[in-house]
Amino acid sequence: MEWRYCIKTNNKNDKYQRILEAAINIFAKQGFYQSTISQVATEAGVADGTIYLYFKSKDDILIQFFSDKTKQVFERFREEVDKANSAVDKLGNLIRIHLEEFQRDRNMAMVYQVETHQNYRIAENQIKEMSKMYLDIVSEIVEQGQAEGSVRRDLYVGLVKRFIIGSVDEVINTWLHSGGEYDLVSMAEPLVDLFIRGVGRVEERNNITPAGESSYSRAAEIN
Amino acid sequence: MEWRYCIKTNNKNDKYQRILEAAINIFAKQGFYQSTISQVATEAGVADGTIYLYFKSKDDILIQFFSDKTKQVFERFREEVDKANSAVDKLGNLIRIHLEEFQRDRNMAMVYQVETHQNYRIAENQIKEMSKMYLDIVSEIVEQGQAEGSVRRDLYVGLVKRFIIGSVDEVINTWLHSGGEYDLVSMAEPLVDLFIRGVGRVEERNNITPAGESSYSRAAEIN
Amino acid sequence: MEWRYCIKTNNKNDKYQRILEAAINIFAKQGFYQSTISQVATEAGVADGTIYLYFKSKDDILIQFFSDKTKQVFERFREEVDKANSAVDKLGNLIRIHLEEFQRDRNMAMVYQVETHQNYRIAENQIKEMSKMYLDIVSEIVEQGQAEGSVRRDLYVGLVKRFIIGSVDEVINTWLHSGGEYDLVSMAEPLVDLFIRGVGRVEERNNITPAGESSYSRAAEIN
Amino acid sequence: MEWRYCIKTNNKNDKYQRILEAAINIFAKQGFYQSTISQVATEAGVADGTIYLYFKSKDDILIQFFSDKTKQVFERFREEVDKANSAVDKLGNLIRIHLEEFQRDRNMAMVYQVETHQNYRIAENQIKEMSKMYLDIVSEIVEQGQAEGSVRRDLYVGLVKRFIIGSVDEVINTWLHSGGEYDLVSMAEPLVDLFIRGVGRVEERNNITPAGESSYSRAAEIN
DNA sequence: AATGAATGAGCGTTCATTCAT
DNA sequence: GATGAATGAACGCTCATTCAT
Repeated sequence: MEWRYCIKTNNKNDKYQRILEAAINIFAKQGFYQSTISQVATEAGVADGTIYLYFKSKDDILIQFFSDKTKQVFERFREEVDKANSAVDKLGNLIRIHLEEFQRDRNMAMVYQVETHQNYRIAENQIKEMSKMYLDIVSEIVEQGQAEGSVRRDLYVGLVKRFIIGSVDEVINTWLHSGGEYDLVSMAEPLVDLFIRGVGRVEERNNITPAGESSYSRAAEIN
Repeated sequence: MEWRYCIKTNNKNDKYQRILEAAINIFAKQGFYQSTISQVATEAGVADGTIYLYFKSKDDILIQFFSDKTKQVFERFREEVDKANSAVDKLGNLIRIHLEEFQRDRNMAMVYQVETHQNYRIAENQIKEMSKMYLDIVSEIVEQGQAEGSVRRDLYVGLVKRFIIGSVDEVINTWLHSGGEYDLVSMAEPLVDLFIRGVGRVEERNNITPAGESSYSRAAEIN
Repeated sequence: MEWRYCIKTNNKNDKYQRILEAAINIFAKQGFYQSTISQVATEAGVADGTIYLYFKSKDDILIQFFSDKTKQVFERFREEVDKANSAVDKLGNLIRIHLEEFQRDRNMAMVYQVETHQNYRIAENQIKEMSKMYLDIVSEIVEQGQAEGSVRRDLYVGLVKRFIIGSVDEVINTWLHSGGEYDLVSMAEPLVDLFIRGVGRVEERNNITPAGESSYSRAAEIN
Repeated sequence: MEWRYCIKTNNKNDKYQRILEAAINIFAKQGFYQSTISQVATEAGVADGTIYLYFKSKDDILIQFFSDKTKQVFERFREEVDKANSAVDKLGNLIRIHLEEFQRDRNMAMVYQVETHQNYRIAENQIKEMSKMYLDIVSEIVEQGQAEGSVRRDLYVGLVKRFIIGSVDEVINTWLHSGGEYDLVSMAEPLVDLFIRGVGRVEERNNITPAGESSYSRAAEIN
């Protein structure tokens, strides 16, 4: 009995996951409004009506995607950041795991990027919540860095958060629109270097080995 | 005669502009796919069929928006950049005019932000062309800066472009989603400062007056 | 099990047939371009959308009509012709069955007559195929008659085919436009007589009982 | 004054004729319902609105076509028939002039053929009137032939009319659908022969030179 | 008389959602 | 629970006709 229940639960969960993944797959390729429930059902190998046993509506699929799937990813960000000690290492871990996870699941990345940039967002609440999680992590890192002395104090933290998130987003976006074939993670190191040091030249510093230099060749596809 | 011709031309042009603006207004509020031709027609004060005298299709409205309206804006970017001499000033001018123009026409900004982040872009060609214009301007500035000695040489320029554009995009996005009521242009100066100096603390530099400090109060709405 | 399957198949087939018949009914009354999908749906007792579960488009209804319904009819022509031995009897059978079938399904007759006489024919391929079937039957009959000695040898067969088909067509057309209330089949015998003997008087033959004389009263409505 | 009036009248008439011809040209190519007033206006070299100064509606163009243009043609039929004396010669003249006129104006022929075969005919009254004219001519010829002794008496005249008209129609139809490039008029002689003698073989007659034999090679395109 | 911009009713088609089986 | 046929509201687009100029 226990076992059967378990199987059934897994089966049920399986079908939920299968539909969700199928949906994200389709949404990533065609966009939410260009995708039909029929296409999602076919991709998931279920009947059209079955989808409504697991999701309230087409919109609900997107909402579940944000509250379920991407939430897991963002929780991993927190874990990864906590593994490091210094603010700079924490920032490095955040950027790296972000690029890693989005590279690992390109469909998720695509849907995430597109949906977060809509004006009317179906999953507004979920997106806001996740956005806050991410912004809070960056805030903490910046503030820790300022306390440690590794980060400038004359910063407007609200802007720094957009400065960092926006850059990472755009790097992912470029990767997505390029076809997603080059190595996204190799961008992490030089990106962190840009965040910390900026593009400006400092006389006293120009003898330092360029950070992330080694990555340039690997990432040469971007231009 | 000349006058009548002028009036007629203006009338014709007027209606084209009126429809385009009405459409962008509606698209900005509801998104392209949620907007109907009927809504646009009502907003423009014309009949549904009239729209098809000026635009080939619903998609064409978006394409014309990108070829017409945003092209003008991007040409202003080039002009403004050319007014400055040093790379740093040019970057400052670019960011400032970008934020200025997008703040001035919030509907344009919204549609631009949303449409450029779709996976299937209706105005793909126009967007690619404009994107290239912008990326080229940034490339030139970075290269000039390197020649002048004001910009680091150990940079992967392809990444620097995303680093800059992404940050600006995200600052605009945040402003759009906040309701667009605070002063976006005040972000220009501190943003350029971040690009140039990064967030990292440099011992030798920590006695400098914080760049953009004065903007913080004005922009306090972001967090 | 077998029974359920049968019922289900019939139900599905039923709806397809119902829509097809409703469509032909409407098309016959109003013409293809004057008829709307809504009218067809109402006539068939289904929703507008249901039609698109069985037909790809409005045009496809006409195409299916020609591939399905009229094909069956034309196959009956072949069967009926094969039942006779002499060329003259075969021609008689062809004309008789043609008039019989078209009289039996006046809507089919109407749509067939109208659509085959368009300049741009939606079901061009199907019509050409069927036209060829009919022409081939007539050709065979004429050639058999020539071999038997019952048909003149100094004939241009290409023209004879039009001569026969055109007459039959026109007789059907007249019947259709008259309201289709008199007996069409009674035209078969006198028509065959005209094909064989023509209208010209032959001295040696004028003592023969007039063929088809008996039909005149029955068909007196035509003039 | 007189002269100017005349010019003006001609101009007016010119424009009416130009529009009518343009319309028939377009209708012949695309069919009535597939043609737009705009296309007709462009073809005629006038503005869309101008058409409504000369015709009450789109339907009215078709009605004028039948009452104006084709009426002239059918009056020529009468004239040509009157030139002959014997019934057989009259029939020959009728068929010949019919094929000649329709070959001379292929657009007229196409529109005539298509519109007369519709179920709901826009120009119903005009078509009926013309049809009656034609049928009456054939009736007269047949009756004259019977009086002369050249035509069988045991004929149902109502049917004979369809027999003749239908054949001619179908020969024209075949020519139209073949692209109208072979010589249609060459069909007149063999067609009359078929009407008079039929396809049946008469022992006593088989030494006569085949009528219309000479035309066969010229008309070899039909099959 | 001539224009052609403007109109808006009307159509074919799609697709999220429901529900009988 | 699972199905997929059926629904019908909604949309983009067309085009005959009008009318101010």
